Amino acid sequence: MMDFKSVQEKWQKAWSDAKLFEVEPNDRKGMMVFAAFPYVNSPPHMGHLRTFCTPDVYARYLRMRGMNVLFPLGFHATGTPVIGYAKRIANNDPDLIESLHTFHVSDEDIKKMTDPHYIAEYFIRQQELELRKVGNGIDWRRKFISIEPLYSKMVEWQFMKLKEKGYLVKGTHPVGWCPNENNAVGQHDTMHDVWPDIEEITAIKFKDRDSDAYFICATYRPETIYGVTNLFVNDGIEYVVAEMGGAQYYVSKDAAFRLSYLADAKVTGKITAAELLKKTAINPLTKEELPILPGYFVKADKGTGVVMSVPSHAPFDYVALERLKASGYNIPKMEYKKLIELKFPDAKKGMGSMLKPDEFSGQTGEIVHREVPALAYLEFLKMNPNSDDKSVEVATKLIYREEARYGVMLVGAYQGKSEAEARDGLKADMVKSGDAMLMYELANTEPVICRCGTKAIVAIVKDQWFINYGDKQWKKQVYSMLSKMKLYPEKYRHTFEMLIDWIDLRAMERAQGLGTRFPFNPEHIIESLSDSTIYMLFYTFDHILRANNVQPEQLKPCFFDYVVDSKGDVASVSKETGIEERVITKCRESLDYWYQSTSSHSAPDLIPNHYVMYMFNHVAVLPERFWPKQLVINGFVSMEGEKMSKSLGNILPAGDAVDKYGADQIRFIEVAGAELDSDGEFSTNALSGVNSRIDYLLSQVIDANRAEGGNELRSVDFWMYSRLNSKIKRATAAMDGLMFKGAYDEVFYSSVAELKRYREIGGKNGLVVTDYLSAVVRMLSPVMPHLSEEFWHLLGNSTLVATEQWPVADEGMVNPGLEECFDIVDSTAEDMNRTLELTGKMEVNKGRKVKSIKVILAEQWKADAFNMLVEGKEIGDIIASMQGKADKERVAKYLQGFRNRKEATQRVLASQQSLFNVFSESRDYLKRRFGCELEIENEQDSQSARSGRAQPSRPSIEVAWS
RNA sequence: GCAGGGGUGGCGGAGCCAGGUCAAACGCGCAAGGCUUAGGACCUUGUUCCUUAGGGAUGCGAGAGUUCGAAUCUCUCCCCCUGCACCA
Repeated sequence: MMDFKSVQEKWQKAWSDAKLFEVEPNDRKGMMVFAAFPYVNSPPHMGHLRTFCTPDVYARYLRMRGMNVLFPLGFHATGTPVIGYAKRIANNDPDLIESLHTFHVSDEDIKKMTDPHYIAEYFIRQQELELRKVGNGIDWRRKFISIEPLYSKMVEWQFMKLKEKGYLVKGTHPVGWCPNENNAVGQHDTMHDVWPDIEEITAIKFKDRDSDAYFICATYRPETIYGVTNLFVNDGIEYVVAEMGGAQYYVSKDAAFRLSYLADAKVTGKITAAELLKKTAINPLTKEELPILPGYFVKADKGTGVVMSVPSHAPFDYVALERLKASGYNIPKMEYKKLIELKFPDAKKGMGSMLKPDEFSGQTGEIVHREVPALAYLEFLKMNPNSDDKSVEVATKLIYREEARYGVMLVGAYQGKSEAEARDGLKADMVKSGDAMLMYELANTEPVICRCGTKAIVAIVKDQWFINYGDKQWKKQVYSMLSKMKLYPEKYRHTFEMLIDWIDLRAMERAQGLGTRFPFNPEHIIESLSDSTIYMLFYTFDHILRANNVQPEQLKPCFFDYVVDSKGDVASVSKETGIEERVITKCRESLDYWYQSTSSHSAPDLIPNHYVMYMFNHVAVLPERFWPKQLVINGFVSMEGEKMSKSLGNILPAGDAVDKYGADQIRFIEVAGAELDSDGEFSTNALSGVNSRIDYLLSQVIDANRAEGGNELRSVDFWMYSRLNSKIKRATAAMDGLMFKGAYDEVFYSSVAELKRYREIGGKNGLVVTDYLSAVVRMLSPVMPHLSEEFWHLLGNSTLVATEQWPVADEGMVNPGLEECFDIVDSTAEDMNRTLELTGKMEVNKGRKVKSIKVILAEQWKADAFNMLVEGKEIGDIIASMQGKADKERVAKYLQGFRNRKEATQRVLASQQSLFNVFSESRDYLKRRFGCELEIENEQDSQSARSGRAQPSRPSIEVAWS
């Protein structure tokens, strides 16, 4: 067992001393490989590691293929998380402090973490340290953080470019809001980290017949406006008169408060439910007069506190009216108009087919009143007007779902159209005509509570800047760029196409958080995903700026225009910025060298947000040669079958894992343990498998170093070379396609297996083993860089394997026929096993031992004839061409066995002669394995009655018992 | 709801795009044997069912189709996972 720790440290120092990863442009082809920069509120853990190790493995591979590869890393600290984090520290949040302890943060450091900048600083240090520990070859000179002034200058320039192009627009949009703190609330601002789920509702205005005021009702189903019979108010709740946009509205007091954040509602007076009940409202579309009735189910804190009643399609409305009737309330005569008909596409479906078993488990009933759908659904679910609210809710959801899916309008402007179409159409029409307005509510089933303890609501933020990702022309360009990009795995291409289509306005300024001030509203900062869409290009020259002490204020737009966009001339840029021409030119050359070929790496969670914005922004602000060329998306990693999460307490910081399991072992399992697109799993089980093979390779390396190379090469040696070269070929192809698991199944697992087999069947040539190992070790080095250096040196080399060339397959050494011979030896041995097992059970052989086994190899003409059959030749022609080589009748008889040709699909490559040689060399091995004598003979020389059975790829065997 | 991805043996996971070499790579687990003072490690063999000479049957979510031939192609159905925005 090796001391992994000292091996790791030794080689990390050697790489660092050789400045292997501090790369600059040279005459080789340049490429930049990078991972999405991490957020700075934790050390990297096993889950993150895959995203950092994958590009490192890839970069190391490409370097060995002769490229000049840069792997940089920066850090992301923009936005509110570290601020929230610092607040939680200040409040001594026990959960947070506990998790910091698991990351080995000292109490002293925790105290300092009330400063968000210290948090960032601390974790940047930590991340760098741990990523070095796993052996990642990162050029740390280029490290930067997204909140530093130099970087901000580039973001400012980027947003000026976006504005110039007309991609920034002003508008409004709804956000979750805390009325106490007067701030937007996102997930991390709420108790239990729930997402404020905002939904849009149509609020329809019904004029009061006898005044200028309006009733206003929030509804999910504006298309049912044609069936409104009355309005409901609840005499248990408080009502007010509120002014919005110059008009007066009757709403609940709670609704007025919420509407003040949505539409500047102002309370101008009070009014009681009793007063409202005396009024009459007018349906804005049908102009019918509608009575106001008491509705027991109307809630103050939902909608407006006034509900439009559509008893024909809304079970609650139907139930409420029935109950009123039953109580003797004087209700005017009203018509329950059926508005929507269900049209099912096939006979198998019908009313109730969308009922979910977890909602309703009882018996369904007979439907009688189909002319009143709300009643029909109640009947179907065996409910009645006295059912409890929960049951009525089930009926409501079901009718809503089924009518939305299968409903067709029977009345109104959208008659004959689908319900969904009518809903959207009427909403738009009524908003346009002023008969309705849009309002927003939190759709979460549980109330969303801000961390301050206040119930969150929805507010509309006005005069907000957006990036208009909905721009058709822009989308078109991105789409065409995508079609030229390489995606690994390719299966995400369609997802990207959909996303490009889907993405629309994105709010990009925020009142809170760390980041770059927005040039067109310096009160605000740029939203944290929007400021990190072209950051990678900063890697190409930020170390040059720093080395030359360039100050933020010197990074004027003309600098970026020149360096990135080739606008202007270096002399005037230098004059304007005060930066030396030499420095500016160097920046520009560096960008030009590194940024034309890039590979971006991340986990799939960035696809719908960062990656889409990454593409759009590159297209918008950069010249085409700097557009993204390649995206690599790796799966997640779980621990011992469980997803890594704080709540499960199974987060293992990368540094701890390295100390415990070894850097190369972790790299191997993370990167080569699962194919790129599938999720991986870290388990001690997988680890021990890796370790035992490392041990074996080590023993072989040591052995090879001591072994004497014999001159004579036998079949088994040629077999080894053939395997090696075909392996190199396959592994190289797999690496080129970023199929790391496939590549390392070849390089690691199958190499170990082949070495074992080589030894087992009598291979003993030290030179062959050394050649083999030297290629395997080189191929292993991207994923196991430390151990490979160690092996490389044990094999007698003095260079760093990291700087060596990836082996090139010698096609001439690949001998499929020979490999087939060895496979035939194997399958023949299996046949022998089976045969011995079956014949051993025979009465005659009871109590006897196997004396010898005879292997009879098929005559060469059989293989020749078989191959002709595979090629599709006619049997007659084959027989004719065999004239003189074999007996005509035997050929005919042999070929008759393949009459339907089903079995003749694959050529036989092994010749009788080579097969004979291989069997002869394998004789000792087979004898040892079966513990008996073994004879090998050719069919033409054999006296055995079983010789005729011999097939080209299946020798006949004969067992003799003593 | 909309969109995307996926269903292979006790498990993980190849193969399916370019149908035959597939009872199905590789790995894990499990069983028997070897080695060992014992355990671990390691090695061998086996791991759907049937079968007294290397054979046969069933089989890749369910069903149907195309084909001489389907895990692989077509259609229908069922089930699972992921994302849905102003959050990093």
